[in-house]
Amino acid sequence: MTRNPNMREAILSAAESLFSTRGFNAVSIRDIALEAGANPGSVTYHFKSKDGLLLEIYKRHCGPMNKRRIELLVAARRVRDVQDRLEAIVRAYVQPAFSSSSDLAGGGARFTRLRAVMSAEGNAVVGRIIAEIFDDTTNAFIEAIEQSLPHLPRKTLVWRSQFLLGALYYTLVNPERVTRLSRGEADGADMAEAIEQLVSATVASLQAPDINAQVAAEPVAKAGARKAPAGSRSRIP
Amino acid sequence: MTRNPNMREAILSAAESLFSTRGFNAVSIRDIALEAGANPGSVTYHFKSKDGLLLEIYKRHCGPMNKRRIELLVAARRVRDVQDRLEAIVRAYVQPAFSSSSDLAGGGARFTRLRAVMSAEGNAVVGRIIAEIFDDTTNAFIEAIEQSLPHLPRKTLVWRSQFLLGALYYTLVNPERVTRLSRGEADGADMAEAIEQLVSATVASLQAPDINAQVAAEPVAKAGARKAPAGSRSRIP
DNA sequence: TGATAATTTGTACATCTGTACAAAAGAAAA
DNA sequence: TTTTCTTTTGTACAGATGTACAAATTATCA
Repeated sequence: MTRNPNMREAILSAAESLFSTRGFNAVSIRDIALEAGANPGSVTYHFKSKDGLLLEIYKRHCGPMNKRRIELLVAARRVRDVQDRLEAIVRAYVQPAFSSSSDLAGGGARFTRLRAVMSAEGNAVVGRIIAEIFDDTTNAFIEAIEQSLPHLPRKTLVWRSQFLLGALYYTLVNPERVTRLSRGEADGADMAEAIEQLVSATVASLQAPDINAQVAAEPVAKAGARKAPAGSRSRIP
Repeated sequence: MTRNPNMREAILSAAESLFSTRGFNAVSIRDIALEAGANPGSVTYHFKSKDGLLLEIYKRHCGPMNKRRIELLVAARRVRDVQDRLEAIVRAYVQPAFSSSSDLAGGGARFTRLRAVMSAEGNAVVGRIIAEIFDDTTNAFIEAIEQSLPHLPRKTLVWRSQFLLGALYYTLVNPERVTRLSRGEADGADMAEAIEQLVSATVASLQAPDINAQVAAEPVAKAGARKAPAGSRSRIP
């Protein structure tokens, strides 16, 4: 090793940080080099191209993150109580996205934010990779949820998993909004609270009746009820 | 008016379309001009700069969209039944984001997608505007929800409104994911269904108990209480 | 009509972009 | 030490970018 024994890592970390906040196209190789204290030429030496650098970031994180997810999912599926199991499953999905088990600089939150930004930009390099690598894991989660909520069609669970991922992404992309709207009552950057809030909200949304579900016999007095009792109390048999 | 009586509109529409799919920095003025069938110089003539063009897009949509939202919110607040009212409130928030009332080319969905992308990129031009213009509307919604769910702290409602917006954004940013994961069972681009699914899931999540709520007395027979420990293990003092 | 204003066009320019590549510097092994 | 390999540096280049601006074109109106 030469001068900076971690130059490669420094570049990766700088790129991750800049990409995840400004997007891919807004960040130049020179920006990254400056942030990492490296020479621009050194970036192409280590990663061949800007795309190669982005790809390397994904390779670095995807494996550990999804591995951790599956580990937690396996444990979650063994939980007896349905309610607790559902919560454990959602937590298994959410938690590694906020802080990956591996101690890669910055943790999983930054990488998840990066994924959110790349997704929004419709990044071509990443498009295929994402679908291929993440869909397997996502499917495992949907199946697990399917087993805990067998009365719901898969279609509905997919929609709700979409909402979960969106909520997850946006929480990392724009945490200031939570702080602002709550007038300081909440801290949007508090990852621990974000996880708890997201898990509890998601568990409830997963348990909502299907939008096409027939309403079982219920003593309805009013005439209104245009959409059926869409809420959570209809959960009670 | 000159050759193309709608050249200004054509440029706006083209820019909106390109920005909302590729992001701000990935799209050049020349790209926009090409898409609009205009000369690059014409873009700077009408909008002064690239930033000015983006700003004009916001000016064009923000007003009508939030106006429609507030209209629907006012109506929603008059709904008697709590459950129905909550649903109407959420729908009042969601629906205009998918299709604005005004018939501006492309409807509200494209603009909402644009907002999602700009938010992810941390676009500086837009940052302030968003907070100033949208926070008022959002606060009106949070207050309305607060009145329907008085037992929940505002903080929790802010978190859940964050999740709603994230879910909304991501549904527009990456609809293909729904189609793919559902194996064709669902169409992620079906806006009508997206709205229904999002509304029903959100209403349920809003009604979830607060993560810090004490569990009221409930005849618990089993070891695992149904809803009680749903929050986190760390919650109990 | 002619005169004036509004729009479109084409060109130009300074700057930034990703990347290539040779030279320099350093580390490792003989 | 010398030799060999790895890494860093500096420079260069072709292309793209945002924007300015004068000329050409078209519309508006007296």
